[in-house]
Amino acid sequence: MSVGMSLLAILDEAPTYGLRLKQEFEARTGGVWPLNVGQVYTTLDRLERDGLIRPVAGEAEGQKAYEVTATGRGTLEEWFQRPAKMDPPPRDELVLKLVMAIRHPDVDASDVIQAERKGAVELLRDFTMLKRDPPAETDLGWLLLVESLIFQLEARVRWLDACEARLDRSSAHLRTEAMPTPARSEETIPTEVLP
Amino acid sequence: MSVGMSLLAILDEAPTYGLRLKQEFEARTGGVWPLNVGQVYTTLDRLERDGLIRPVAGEAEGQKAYEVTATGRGTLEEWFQRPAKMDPPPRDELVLKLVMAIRHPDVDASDVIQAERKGAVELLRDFTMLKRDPPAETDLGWLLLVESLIFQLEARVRWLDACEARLDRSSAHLRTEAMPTPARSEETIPTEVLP
DNA sequence: ACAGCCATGTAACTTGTTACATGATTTT
DNA sequence: AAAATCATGTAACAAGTTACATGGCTGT
Repeated sequence: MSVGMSLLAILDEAPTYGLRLKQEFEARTGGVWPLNVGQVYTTLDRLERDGLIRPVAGEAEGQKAYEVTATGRGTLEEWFQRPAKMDPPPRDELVLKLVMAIRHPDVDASDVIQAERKGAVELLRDFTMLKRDPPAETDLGWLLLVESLIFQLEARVRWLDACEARLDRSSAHLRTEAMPTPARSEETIPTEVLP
Repeated sequence: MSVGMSLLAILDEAPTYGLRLKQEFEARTGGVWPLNVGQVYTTLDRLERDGLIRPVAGEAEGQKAYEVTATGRGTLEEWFQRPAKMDPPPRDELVLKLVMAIRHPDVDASDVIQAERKGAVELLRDFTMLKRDPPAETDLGWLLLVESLIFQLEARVRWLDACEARLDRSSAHLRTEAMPTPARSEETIPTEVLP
């Protein structure tokens, strides 16, 4: 319930109403994670239902502000203190795709790897450029967010390369002649992005 | 729709029925991603509703097998060919937590980072041990899956360290005296896990 | 008056997930 | 006969998401 907890965190700084929560959320994530307004209200309903927030009088008419209850503060504190444990770890679509691809007789797993790699490298380029050329207000939170995406994409690309290496090794005994060298050999992913 | 596509991929190799799909799925992911039986049936219903699969006669009584339709094969092919594009990128709970933490006046972002780092390093240790000491049948797909988790967790730890560095730099102008050295300084994350 | 924004909300849908119910067959 | 396993299914809920409806206020 990441969105709910985020809204709870914003409300814990100061009570506000729906639309401003959306704006605050998007400001902090630099517009990378747009939030539908409707979701704000449904999420607020759930938070109120669970006793984490309670409505207060808004500044102006037509504004329905909320404040965090004692229970809500406790839940929020726990969220900040306790690391997100994965048990089981969240299903990764890409990993599932690869696991299925290497078994499927009609699918060339190397093709899947190359397609995914191309997509990941493109995204990596986009976000690296975005970081190097930040739009308008540069924000620490925004920087951390973008760097997180870059780190994750780098890990993804390295994993795809490792997969290919394992596949080559797995099928090595099947070929008697040399295979064509992979098309992406000259392309290199920088290991470190941070200065 | 990762689960749905996975079941579709398994069915595309050979038609089967619900329970065996669950078993196949879990066999390929080595039990790391257990699949609730109920979800198999609801997912099969949705796949049938969308015209991607169609029921066929099962081998025995009480078994309701499915086969992939032409439409389903097309959808599956596209799934394998097209890289997962993120637009917008999926919301990461940890990143949201950090972004909220650095703004919140009552929360020490460093504490959050250290708690998350500890949890991530623990998981990293668990999965590294799991990889080094595989349970029963070692499988290429299982190996790739576990390595993916390791790569992602490594990226997470490195990102958390980068966050702390940025925080230290951000608040450097606020302190006049030296701060206590971080507790985790002797602990080192290996950059490369693969041989 | 009308266009546009501010602000709230609702209905519908998707995927994921759990808990439970049901019947058939097999084992003890 | 009771227990366990195989196999299918349903109900309900959580979280995310979109599209749409509504009403009030503001500026031209």
